[in-house]
Amino acid sequence: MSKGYHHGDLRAALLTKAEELLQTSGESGLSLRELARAVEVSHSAPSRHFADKAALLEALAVEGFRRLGSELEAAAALGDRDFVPTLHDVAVSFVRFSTENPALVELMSRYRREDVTDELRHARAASFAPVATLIDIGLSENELSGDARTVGTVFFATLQGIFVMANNKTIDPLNDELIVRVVDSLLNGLAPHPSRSGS
Amino acid sequence: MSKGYHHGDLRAALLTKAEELLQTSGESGLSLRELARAVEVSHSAPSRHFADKAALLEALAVEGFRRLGSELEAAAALGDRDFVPTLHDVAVSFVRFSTENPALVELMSRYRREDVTDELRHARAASFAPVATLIDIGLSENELSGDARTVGTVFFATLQGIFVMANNKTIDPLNDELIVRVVDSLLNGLAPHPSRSGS
DNA sequence: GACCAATGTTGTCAATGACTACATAGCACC
DNA sequence: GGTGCTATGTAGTCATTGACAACATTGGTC
Repeated sequence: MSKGYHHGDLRAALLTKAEELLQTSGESGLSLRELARAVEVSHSAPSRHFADKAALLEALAVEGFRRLGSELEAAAALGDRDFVPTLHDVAVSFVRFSTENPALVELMSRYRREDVTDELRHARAASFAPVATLIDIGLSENELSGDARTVGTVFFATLQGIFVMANNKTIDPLNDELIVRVVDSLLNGLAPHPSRSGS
Repeated sequence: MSKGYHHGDLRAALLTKAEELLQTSGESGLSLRELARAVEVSHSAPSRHFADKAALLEALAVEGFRRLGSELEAAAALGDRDFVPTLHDVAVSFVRFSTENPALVELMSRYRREDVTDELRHARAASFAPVATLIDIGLSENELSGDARTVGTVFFATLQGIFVMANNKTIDPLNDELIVRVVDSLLNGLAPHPSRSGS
């Protein structure tokens, strides 16, 4: 099952190793041939499972969205918590996933909507669905105001930006406390509040 | 000055053409040899001006930060405008620059602080300085609240994220009105205001 | 006017992604 | 239980690429 002429589950092995190489060497340092060597198959074995390098990268991205999705789903589950702490958790989960898998997230966030497989499109939508649901809940419970689209855009954009800035070390160090603070800033606004905590 | 054995200003010509190729073909599609062909010099002429491909890309990034910086500087100049419209302008300028030069901005935002030339580090800091100044003004004039670092982080992170989402078409279409709305959301907060425009 | 450093060229090498032809083996079906 | 089919893996080849080395040209300096 693992050492004969047929590998057994080469596709999975390739994906695993590819992600490892992606983390360590970056996308430019990930070559199909090196990957094949690392898994100890011939240099053209990967082509049986991925039409070309782009297909391998896309499969990695899909896998990434699946994992991100399950983390976000866990974080967004309200349980008996209040809304705001849940939102904190979602933000922390997202940023943590991003900083733990920087090269992968960079890859994931680069696909343009138009030139993308249905599979990737679907995986991406699914991964964000739990948060969209949470935002809807926040709106209906009057914890958020505005329209869902704007709120979602601002929230995701900020988290995405936090990741980019953490990734290139514009933000350093990045810790959960900072993320919580950022989320609170988003909720309360950057302008002074006449009625709440003023300047 | 342009057609002899010596080109005259090959370095600039390479940078210009490289940026063009970067926009059209993406970073993966930008090869030194193709670049050399496009500028009609020998395949190794670029090496006289850029030690390797990474150096060329970094020079492109520096150039990008310079251009971005001058646009931000123009946008952040208060003139006789109020603070908030100026902030709108800055946001619009940043996002516009990003969406007009997507591949370049992607490149620019990827450099990690640690493995970067002094030149790039400096160009990056300089490009954001005008906005940092504007934020300081906003704080001192009581248009913003909190500490400069948090405000700056939230502001830039959100804009950076807007770019990423616009770039991969998660936000589509992107127009100035949307950006203004996002900035206002940042200022006023996503949570309902007891005293101001409630739910 | 001779030298020299800057700039450009030609030639070569190993690595890579893609492709083709071939090998092996697991499995369906009789 | 054997036969053939197809999925999976291999070996070989090709054009392209980035890097490097050796050589060529030129403009400026004294």
